[in-house]
Amino acid sequence: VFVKAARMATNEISAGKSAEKWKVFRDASEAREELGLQSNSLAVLDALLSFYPENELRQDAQLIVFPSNAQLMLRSHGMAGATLRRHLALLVEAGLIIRKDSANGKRYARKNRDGEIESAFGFDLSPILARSEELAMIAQKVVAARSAFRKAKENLTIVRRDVRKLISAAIDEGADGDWSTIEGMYIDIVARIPRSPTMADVTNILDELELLQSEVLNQLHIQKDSAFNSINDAQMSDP
DNA sequence: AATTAGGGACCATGTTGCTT
DNA sequence: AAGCAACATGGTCCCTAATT
Repeated sequence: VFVKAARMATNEISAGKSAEKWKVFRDASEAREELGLQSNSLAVLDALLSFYPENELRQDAQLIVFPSNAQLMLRSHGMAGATLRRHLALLVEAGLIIRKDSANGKRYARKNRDGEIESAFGFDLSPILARSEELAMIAQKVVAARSAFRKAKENLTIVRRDVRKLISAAIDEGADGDWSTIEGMYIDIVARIPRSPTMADVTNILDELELLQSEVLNQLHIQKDSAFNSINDAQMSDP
C-alpha cells in the first residue's frame, strides 16, 4: 500500500520539477498548524531533510532518506525514541513523508558496484516536492492571517482606550447621561476578552466596543448641540 | 538461538491552559 | 492562587523479521 502510494506521489510530480528543500521546510513550518503538526514534528522533519545530501529536491532523483532512529534522535536535538516515532507518524499522517519499509522494517540503501543507490528503504520525501506550491500557498495565507490578526488587535486596543477616555472625561466633566451604566457596559465588554483571543473574538468585541463608542459620542454630541444651541450644527454633523 | 532495528501500545510524569 | 483537564513526553514491554 505504501509503495503504491509512493509511486503515485512521485508520478504526480511533473517532469523536471525541483524545489529548494529548506525553502519548502520554512513554508511547511508556517503551515504547521494546518498540517496538524507540533513544533517537535518540525525538528524531526528538519532532521530528515538534513539526511538528504542535495539542496534541491528533484523529480528525477531518489528522494529517499534512510537514517536510523539513533541518528534521527541525535539530529532532533536529543529527542527520545518514543517521541521521535510519534512525530514520524505525525509527518506520515500529514502527508509530508511516506514510509518505504524494507522486509525487516529497517532502513538502509542497497548500492551497486558504482556506489549508486539501487534501492533505498526509509522515508520518501517526494510528497514534500509534490506539495511545494501548496505549502507555499498555505504559508502565505498563514502570514496574511497573522498580520490581519495583529492589526485587529491593535484596532481593539485603540478603540478600547478611546472609549475608556471618553467615559472618564464625561464623568469628570459631569456631563449629562447615565455614565455609570455605560461604564458598566464598557467594563463588561472588556472583561469578556479572552486571555488569548481568536480572530473571531477580537472582531466580535471590536464590533461591540465600536457600537458603544458611537453611543457615547452620540450622547456627547447631543449635549454639545444643546449647549451650543445648534449654532454649530453644520460643523457637528458627520462629514 | 541470539541479536538487532523498528514500531505499536501502555503507563507515569511533567506542562500548560483554563476555570473557579 | 489553586485545582483540574488535556496534552506531550519518555520509558518500557512486546512483537516482527532478517541476519549471524
